[in-house]
Amino acid sequence: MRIAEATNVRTPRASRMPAAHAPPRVVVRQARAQRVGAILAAAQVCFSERGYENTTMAEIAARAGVVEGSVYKYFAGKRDLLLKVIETWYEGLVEHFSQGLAGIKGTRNRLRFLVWQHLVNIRRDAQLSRLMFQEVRLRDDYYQSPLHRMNARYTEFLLAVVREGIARRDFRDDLAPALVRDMVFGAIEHQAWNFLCGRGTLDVDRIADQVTDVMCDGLGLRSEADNSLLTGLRRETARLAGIARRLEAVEQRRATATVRGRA
Amino acid sequence: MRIAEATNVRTPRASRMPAAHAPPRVVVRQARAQRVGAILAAAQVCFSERGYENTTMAEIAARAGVVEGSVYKYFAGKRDLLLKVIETWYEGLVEHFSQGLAGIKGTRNRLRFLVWQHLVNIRRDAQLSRLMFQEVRLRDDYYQSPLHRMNARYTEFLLAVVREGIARRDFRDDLAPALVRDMVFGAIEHQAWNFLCGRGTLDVDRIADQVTDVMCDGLGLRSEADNSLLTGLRRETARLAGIARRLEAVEQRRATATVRGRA
DNA sequence: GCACGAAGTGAGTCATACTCATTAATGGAG
DNA sequence: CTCCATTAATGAGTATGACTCACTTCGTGC
Repeated sequence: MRIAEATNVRTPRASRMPAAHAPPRVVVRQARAQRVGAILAAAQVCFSERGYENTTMAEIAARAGVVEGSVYKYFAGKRDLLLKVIETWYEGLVEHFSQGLAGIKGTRNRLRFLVWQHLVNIRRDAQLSRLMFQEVRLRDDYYQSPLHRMNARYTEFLLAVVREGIARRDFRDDLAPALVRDMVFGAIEHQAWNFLCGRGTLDVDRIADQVTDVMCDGLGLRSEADNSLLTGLRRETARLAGIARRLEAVEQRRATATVRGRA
Repeated sequence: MRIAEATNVRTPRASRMPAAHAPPRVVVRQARAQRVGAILAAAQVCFSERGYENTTMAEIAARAGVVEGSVYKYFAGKRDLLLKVIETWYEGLVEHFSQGLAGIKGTRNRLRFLVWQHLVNIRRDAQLSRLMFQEVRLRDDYYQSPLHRMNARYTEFLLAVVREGIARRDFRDDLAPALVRDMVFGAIEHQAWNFLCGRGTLDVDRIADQVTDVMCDGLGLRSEADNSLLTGLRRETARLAGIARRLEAVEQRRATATVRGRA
């Protein structure tokens, strides 16, 4: 390359003329939407199977049945392609989240559902989750991308449940809801990462239970043990209060009798 | 390049002979340890200032005062260099952690210290933390690197405090300590990320307080409010129990009197 | 049937991590 | 001091892969 430039003999672009006896190209033209879909699907498979870094644009193009240059007609570059793949996936998640939550009552139950559903999402779409955590979320361009807005909508469900819990006096009001969100999602992601790296399974129900327990009790919902203790104390108190009332009535009568006897 | 190869005229390596009138090279030879140190320091600055991807090996070499090829005499590659930079940093952290913890008593205080210290570490070494989260921890080779062991030692302090808390009955025993660890570190890292991206500051004390509150209360330590409620109920119960005993004694006496009167 | 715009092409460019044949400083042996 | 083996240091060269662009080909409206 450098030698060719130095000698400067070659006429630029000359070799772009088709060879004299090249076999006739069979070019199949398709609608824009179809090509975009095919490329996105190919990219998703390649990125999922081999990771972002190890995937080449040539591989994606080959799998989509186009040539490398064509990919750049529809996508700004490799990274844009990745973001679009993740966006497409995320659209379904947000929709599904809001549907499931609609049928669940009670702060604790709603919180547990969100934790559980997030874990289920990660387990089902493990490779896409991995890409989201590893390649998308920590990069600078994420905050300018539509994905950031979509993720905000995704985590907004949890924030809403927390605020709802505070309003209903289920949760204490001296904690930032954003911190609660970060504890829940942070815990889930750390727990999920081993699974996403192909080491072990993901015990969705156990993790959902434990996260809900720690968060709720920490946020002011009392545990079963505390509840039964308090209930016991309250019942005992009520019983004794009844007895005390009777005692006071008895003492009242005796006092009256004494006064009358003296009179 | 390709044209040169195709024509195959060039004698390979011919151009590696020094130019006839090149200025005399002044090569300063140094001990291995010095060069390694200089390259590590240069790499740390470059990676911190411009990020891993945007840093070229040529930049690092230039800053270290060597030529690109020399870096490969001491380090296997760019990624090895990154891991060594982070390792060097981590060594100090682990030491500092264990010293601070030694002087602190009480499960809650010890937990709060670990949360606080971790936040302080992140704030102080923001760029290195960023590299650790973004480039190191999520890559496949991390688990085979010494850093993984060092990070295990770092998080082991928290696990130990949690196990200690369970043994002392400060914490409930039905939760996996690893989940507690993941909640704490997950929450801290999510909270820290905005700061690490250069948006806003990190309110170390507030976050440490809130994380400790949520975790401890969730783990079984009762809050002040709950404690006073329970204490109040217990005192009231004891008072009423005393009254009830007196009532029963009174009724006993009356019953005895009635029987005697009838007899 | 012709012109025009969009779909599609693939050789070429460029940046950069990494290699390796070669050079030369150093320090010990003769 | 001189020779020479060792090894620090060099920097031109290679490989790879993202991205470009001049050009071709197809379909459609007139």
